[in-house]
Amino acid sequence: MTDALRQSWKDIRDIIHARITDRRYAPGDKLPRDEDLAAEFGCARSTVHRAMQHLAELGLLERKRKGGTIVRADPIARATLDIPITRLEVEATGASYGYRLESAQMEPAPPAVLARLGLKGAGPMLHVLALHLANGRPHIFEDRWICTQTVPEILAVDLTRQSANEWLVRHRPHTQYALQVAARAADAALARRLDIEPGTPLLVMHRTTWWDDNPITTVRAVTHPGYALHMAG
Amino acid sequence: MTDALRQSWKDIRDIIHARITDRRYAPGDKLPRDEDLAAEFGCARSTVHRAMQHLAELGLLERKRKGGTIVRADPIARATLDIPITRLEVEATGASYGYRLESAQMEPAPPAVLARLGLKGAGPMLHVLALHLANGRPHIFEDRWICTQTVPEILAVDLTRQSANEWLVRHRPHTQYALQVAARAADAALARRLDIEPGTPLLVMHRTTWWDDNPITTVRAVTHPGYALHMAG
DNA sequence: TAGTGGTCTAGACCACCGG
DNA sequence: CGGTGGTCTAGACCACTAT
Repeated sequence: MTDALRQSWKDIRDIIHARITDRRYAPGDKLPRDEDLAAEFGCARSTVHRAMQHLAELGLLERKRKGGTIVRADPIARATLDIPITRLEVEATGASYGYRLESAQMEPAPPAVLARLGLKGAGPMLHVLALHLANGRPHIFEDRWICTQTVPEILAVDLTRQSANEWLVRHRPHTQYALQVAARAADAALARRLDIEPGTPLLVMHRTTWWDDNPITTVRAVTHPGYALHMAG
Repeated sequence: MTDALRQSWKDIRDIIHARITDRRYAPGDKLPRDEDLAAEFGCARSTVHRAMQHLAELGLLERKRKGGTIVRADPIARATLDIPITRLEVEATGASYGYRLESAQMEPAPPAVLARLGLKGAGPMLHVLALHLANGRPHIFEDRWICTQTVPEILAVDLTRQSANEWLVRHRPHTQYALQVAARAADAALARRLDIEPGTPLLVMHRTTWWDDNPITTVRAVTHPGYALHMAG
């Protein structure tokens, strides 16, 4: 390959992307083999491969061994949400962070919680209720269940000083997660905890994490009014 | 390298991941150079590189040329949201899809819309109000502005038959996006359009897309009560 | 400026799966 | 079974940036 023709995988990616956009490769179409494209562009196959990988991750292409590469008929837009430790999220806005543990005790988990964790039955788990504050005002209320079978170390942590959120993120990375986001009206208990009027619309997130099929924790995080998730890319 | 020692990049990734989890590589620590790790594992540097790339994308590592690889002090959890074409999203649930165009006309965009698009001033744009239905009931109401300067072809599309959502996704992929999700109470106008009580909590999404700094569209999508976003990985 | 990650190449073999 | 994408290797050069 002469240096003059050297192409980066991003160049290749953009060329393919453009051909999809302008229907030269239409939805459902089969693209040439990586090797043929490499020949066309005068680059190595691995460079084409990398570009294709990226477009496949974006949801524009579908790739199968032997089946070749196909333009997805129904493109999917993907957005990535970054979920920082709550304390850092608050401090990043310049606000002062506060944390108040309401309770932490071993309890049998209700069926809804077991279902979210993918368990049929289980012994008692650690149930934590806590409030995160920003500038002294309620920011996020969390109702969390922690599988002490998977994370026994949590029992030795002083949760009045460090949030379960922070400890878990720092000490128990996960391999799987599920996250649901919905809008709900504050009931009486939430209204009291967040110091707002009952009925106020709130963003509610259910987040569950696993390490190789072993459930770690599931949390219902209720944000204060006006909270918004931001995603960009 | 002997075949017996051949390792896949996923193996390497898992080893590094484990070392981060068990604090062998603690937050803030600098990892050995890729080349040294490659020597330790008995694989090619590119294999280590790939593993490290993955962990960096996950938010566990930070990599800089010359600066080396560092374990992030504040791990970030990342979640990916798939945003399908609304019609397909509805049909995937087994429901019948309906679509009703309320209006589509050229108008000067209000400041808030210009701000979301990153514009200071602009000529009139195409303003589209439309309702997506599932089984005949309101599903998502969208209030959309389309930059006819970037997407003039949209003016030739019959938006009573095909939603702007679907046409844009199929014909105008984007290179940049911004997405915000919040909870809001339905005002009178929304309540009428979604056939619900005013004050009902609703999930509201603001989504804006660009092609290389050229704004394509911005939409405020208001979902029916009970709608939830699902993310997993 | 030197050291580190980022990328490209050319070639090889493997794994999956459609015909 | 054969064809395609997926991966690994060994080596080279480039680009960024900490020192």
